[in-house]
Amino acid sequence: MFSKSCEYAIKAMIFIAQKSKDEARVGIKEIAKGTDSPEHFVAKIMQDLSRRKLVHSVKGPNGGFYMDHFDLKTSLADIVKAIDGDSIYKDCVLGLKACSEKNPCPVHNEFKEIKKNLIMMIEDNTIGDFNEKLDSGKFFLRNK
Amino acid sequence: MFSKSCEYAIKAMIFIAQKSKDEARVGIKEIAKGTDSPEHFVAKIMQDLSRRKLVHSVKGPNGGFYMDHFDLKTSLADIVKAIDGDSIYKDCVLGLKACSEKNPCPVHNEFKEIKKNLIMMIEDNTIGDFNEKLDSGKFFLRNK
DNA sequence: AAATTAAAAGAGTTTAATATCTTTTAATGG
DNA sequence: CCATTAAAAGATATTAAACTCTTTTAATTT
Ligand code: FES
Ligand code: FES
Repeated sequence: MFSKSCEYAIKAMIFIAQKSKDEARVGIKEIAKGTDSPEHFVAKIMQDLSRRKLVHSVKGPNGGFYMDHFDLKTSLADIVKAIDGDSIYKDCVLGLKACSEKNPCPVHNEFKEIKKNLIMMIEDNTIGDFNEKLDSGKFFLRNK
Repeated sequence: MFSKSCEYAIKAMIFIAQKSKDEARVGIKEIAKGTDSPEHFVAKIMQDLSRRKLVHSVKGPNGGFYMDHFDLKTSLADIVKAIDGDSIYKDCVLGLKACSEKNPCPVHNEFKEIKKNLIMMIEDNTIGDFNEKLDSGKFFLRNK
């Protein structure tokens, strides 16, 4: 569904949002541990998200990543597009050069609704929406 | 969504089904051309599908791949499971070790419905179902 | 039986995703 | 301004997916 990079990105963003409630900065080690992700790899991904302004960072002592009130409005779709591009928007499920109504593959109509629901879902859910969920203690960013 | 192998597999199966209507055998070259897939690669995939009895083959002159009436009942899910395994059934969207109600990731509930619809769709649609669609001339296994 | 055909099998290559390690830059605190 | 901290950047390594090529096996046709 999503690439590993994208999975790490979403988990990291949700993790940072959670910790950013009280203006705290989150270090890359903490993110990696909190989301059970490879530290150096998720660091690379955070650099990318940071360059794209989906998250902010400060270097040096007491530095790390954080989100402001505006950043919490980032949707899952924003993250997916930043990391995986728009392939889930435009690619044909069977790999035709393009997905279109003009030249549809045999499963085009069957997948149309599913893709629409998927896209609606990731556009509607923002990073901030997950804060309460995690607070409730009924949802997790890692297991073990 | 699916691996490239799986895309080729589905297209190849639909293609063979179409040609099997009149007991014909379809060679690997024809499959590759008809589905715009790399010949040797799709050959490997067909070997796999053949070993798993989702399709039949005969060697030698006038040989090739074919499907009998029973094979047309193969669902898209059968092909997906044969090639990509059951990852779309059991994997967590965010890569947790397992997807479960006990230890759900933050997006578990949002994705549950989408995954359910996806699975229902691929279980309900059989290879035979696509014969008429292709006959209608309104659906394609390749473009250009 | 020999020649031919086409899939099966095996082995190898290329490419992209994933992951790790090292060096540099920027911020802070003493 | 020096030492420390932590992210940014760069470079390298590993793995798996995607793709290709060659040889073998099993049919058919003559
Ligand atoms: S053409 Fe294949 S999904 Fe639209
Ligand atoms: S736990 Fe993540 S999708 Fe179910």
